[in-house]
Amino acid sequence: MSKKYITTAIDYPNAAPHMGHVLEKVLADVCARWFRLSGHDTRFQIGTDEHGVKNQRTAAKEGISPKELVDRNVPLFKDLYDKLNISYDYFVRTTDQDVHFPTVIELWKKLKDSGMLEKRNYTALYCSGCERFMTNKDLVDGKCPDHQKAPEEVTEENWFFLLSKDSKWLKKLLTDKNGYTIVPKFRQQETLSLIEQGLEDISFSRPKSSLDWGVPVPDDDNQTMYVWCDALTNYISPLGYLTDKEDKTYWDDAEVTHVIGKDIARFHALYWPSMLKNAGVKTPDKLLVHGFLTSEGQKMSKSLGNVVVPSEVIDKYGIDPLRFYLSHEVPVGRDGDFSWDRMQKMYDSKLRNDIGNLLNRVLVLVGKDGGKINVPEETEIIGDTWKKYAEKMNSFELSEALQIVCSLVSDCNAYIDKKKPWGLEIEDREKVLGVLSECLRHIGLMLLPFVPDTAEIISIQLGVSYADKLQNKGFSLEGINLWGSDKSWCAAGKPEILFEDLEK
RNA sequence: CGCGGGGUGGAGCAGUCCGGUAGCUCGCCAGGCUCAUAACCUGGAGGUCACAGGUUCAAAUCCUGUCCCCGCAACCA
Repeated sequence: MSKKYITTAIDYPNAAPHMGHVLEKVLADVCARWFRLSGHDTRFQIGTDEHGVKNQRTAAKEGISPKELVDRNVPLFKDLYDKLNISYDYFVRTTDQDVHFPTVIELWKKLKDSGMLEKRNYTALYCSGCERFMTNKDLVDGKCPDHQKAPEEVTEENWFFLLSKDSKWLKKLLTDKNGYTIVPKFRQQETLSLIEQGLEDISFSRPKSSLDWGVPVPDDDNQTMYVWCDALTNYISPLGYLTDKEDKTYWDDAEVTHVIGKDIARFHALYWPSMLKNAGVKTPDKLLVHGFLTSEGQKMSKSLGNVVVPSEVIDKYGIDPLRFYLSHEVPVGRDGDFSWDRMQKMYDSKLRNDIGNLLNRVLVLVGKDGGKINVPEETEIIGDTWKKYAEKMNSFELSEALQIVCSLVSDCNAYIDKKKPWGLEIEDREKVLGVLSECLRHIGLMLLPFVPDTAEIISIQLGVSYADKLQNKGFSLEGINLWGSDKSWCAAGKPEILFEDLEK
């Protein structure tokens, strides 16, 4: 049994979570659940990135302290993910001074000892109206578009991380077979082209006067760590890295996968491994980069007013239909779209008419004969489907994997029509229904990573022996995903509607 | 010449790496079935795969060029 460690990006809690946050968590959760089902000892971590000027400013605007702001907002994220059945093992908060800070501070010291940190003057354009640094791109005719005045040149001292020194090493890491694999592949090429263009050193700290809400730089009272050293380190701080609590189980001994959005790909692909290497820590193995969600075909933005709030979708359709939508309609790595119309169509056709109806028609027929289940052994038809499904799951092609399950459902529906069990003699009918019930048992297992509650309900209605253990973290496919492998299964449960008609 | 993604039947997408009868979902049309949540099944119409050249026995797929859309470019999932 090999070990896996999977993480998501930590969310910035200065506003309520939206669909984009949910997409990432669902994606990572499907992977984590698949890892566990495949028998891997898995750790799954999510969390929040709570420092930074933006929170400092949002808090000031509301007249509360940054700590009060994050303490108020973090539960919005945590509660949502609990509701969504995200099976994380640990929720890290970067403001946790016991769990997070020690590793961050030690990592900084290691980087400094390695000669990768250097104090420099940093000059940039600063708009006092916006209270932030501007880039040339932000300016219109050399002026801040919001305040109609030219920003002033401000120089401040920053610690810099000498990333450029690692260009060669990074290129090797990203191209080595056993290095750091980026999925999808075009993101790897993009990253390599970034290296080709020349990497710049990165500002790793800010003077306390401009950023106070963060981890203090060790041995430099006037500086606060900027986001990178603080936030990225969340992946190893709860493991006690670089402290006396260090536990290597889920890092050195595990395959590490980071699930993140395309906006922060470069930080995870370049900064993070370089930081780890220079601190003498193992680098991660896989970087799974997802795209962004549009809303009704347009970029989601507050000004357009088309931001989709997860709770609205959950209230109307429920948890699993949302998880199903994000897994089925958004190919991993690419941008996707959320549309209410597509949500409704998917709910009706896939969940209600195909899966729900199939379960119902089979169970009603079984019930009419007394509810006995008898799986004919000679009909092995599931092995090939499992093989294809597992291949897709293992290569993170999740929507394709789900489509394989949907095809199996379609095949079952076609099979009923072809065999017409209702017109057969009892013995033949039992055989046909045995095949269908067994297929449904496997469909339940294959759906488990995507829609865990639905998978459990299907299994309960079918009456399989392990139905109540399905969502336990130690539950694995071992010994139950072969044809007829649930030997003690002999009776079906009661059929109930899986997905209601919402129009009624 | 900043970087990247995309342009495939009415809609949304897969296929492009490793050329070989253009596939899926939804919608539409016609049949079938009646176990089931008026659900399910079968068949059909509809595409010169953005455009122009080139390579090849053969190109959506490789090469060259052009046009259009969309992201990103130090803290925005």
